[in-house]
Amino acid sequence: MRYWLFKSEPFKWSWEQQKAKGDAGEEWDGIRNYQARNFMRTMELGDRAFFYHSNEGLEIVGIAEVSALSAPDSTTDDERWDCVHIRAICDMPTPVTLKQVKATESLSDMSLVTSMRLSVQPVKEEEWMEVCRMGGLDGKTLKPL
DNA sequence: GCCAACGTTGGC
DNA sequence: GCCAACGTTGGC
Repeated sequence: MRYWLFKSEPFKWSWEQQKAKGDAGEEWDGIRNYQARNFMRTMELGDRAFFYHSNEGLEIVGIAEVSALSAPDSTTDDERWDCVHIRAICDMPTPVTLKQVKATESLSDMSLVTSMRLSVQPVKEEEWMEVCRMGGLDGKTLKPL
């Protein structure tokens, strides 16, 4: 299993809206960036992901998983763009802020910090565990600490 | 609302 | 294939 981070501006698509979709999940449409698309193409079912609120909030608010493999983006006829579907798994008991991530030495290589504008990004296992710990979750079981 | 960073487009 | 112009993202 691999780990990822999805960014969303909460006034466009929020964690609350994502959770409301439940197990059905939702297409992560609208990505028009090759790097982000390429990451989605490599995702597998059940890969886990942080859900991050950009612009407002600036914090990791929840955990999601890939619920459908990359397929053509239904919001465009342009064949270049694919995307996955994701579904919410659980809240981050205590959201982890960008500020906290930046202040944590072991997270200084996170794409969230180094590739600010990348909206779908890979997360290393160590980073996943650390962020979960900071948010009050066991990174493996996803049970509250 | 500003603006830095950076991805994309298009002329040459 | 270079690079200037332009558009967008996203932190502040």
